[in-house]
Amino acid sequence: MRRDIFQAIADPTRRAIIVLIALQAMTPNAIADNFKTTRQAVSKHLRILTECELVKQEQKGREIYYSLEIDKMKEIDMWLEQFRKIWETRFNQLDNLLSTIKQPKK
Amino acid sequence: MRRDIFQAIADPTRRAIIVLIALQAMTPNAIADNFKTTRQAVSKHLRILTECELVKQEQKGREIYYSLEIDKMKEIDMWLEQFRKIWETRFNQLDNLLSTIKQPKK
DNA sequence: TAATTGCGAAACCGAATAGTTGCATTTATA
DNA sequence: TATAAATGCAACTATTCGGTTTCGCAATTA
Repeated sequence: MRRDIFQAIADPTRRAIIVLIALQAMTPNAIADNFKTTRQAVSKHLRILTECELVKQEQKGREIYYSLEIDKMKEIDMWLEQFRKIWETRFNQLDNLLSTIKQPKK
Repeated sequence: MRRDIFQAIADPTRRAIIVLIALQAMTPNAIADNFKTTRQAVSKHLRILTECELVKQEQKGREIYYSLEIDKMKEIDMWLEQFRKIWETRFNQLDNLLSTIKQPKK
């Protein structure tokens, strides 16, 4: 099954999970405590996140700690880059326009 | 129907449409020429993009020109901000570590 | 050793999704 | 005015999605 990072962050629960484990690794049970869904549903989300390499696991006894692969998040950032160029350009254009208005030609 | 920007960019065709109209407004027919789907399918995507205000339309006679609402893209950027902080911190930590290795304690 | 805990996988279900075909409507053109 | 072009909308369909329930397995604990 083809997993895509953009499809992965489309679901609000998955985005919340990502935020939750961004700073510290957590077990599925601990994660599920923060939502009103079952642990199994969270487990499914974790599988999807793992499949697109947004999340990594570390087994400790019978517990599995999930944490965010922060580098993978940069892929979204990279996609945004092309638009960032556009909105910065537009901002500069607006800035120039405002300057022109403030300093009318003599 | 509740439309979400993250769900909007989840579909690869919609992402391609967004890129396509980022720099210049285009009509549905012109957009559809770039894909192997029907014009109606593209029209559906445009409706979804319009519903979450990622795209605006401008009617010109019988043609409708669609263009990107670049400011809306910033919402994704804002969500990424929290992770950007993390990966920049980690980068600095790595940087410090490398400096420490290069300059061993006397 | 027996019971409990933490977990993933499978089967199932209703809703959403992305696509198609077939219209109707408005505008431009012959 | 008749025809063609540009578009949106509705109905239908196959697939995917997010969720639950049930189960099995391995690790911990009583």
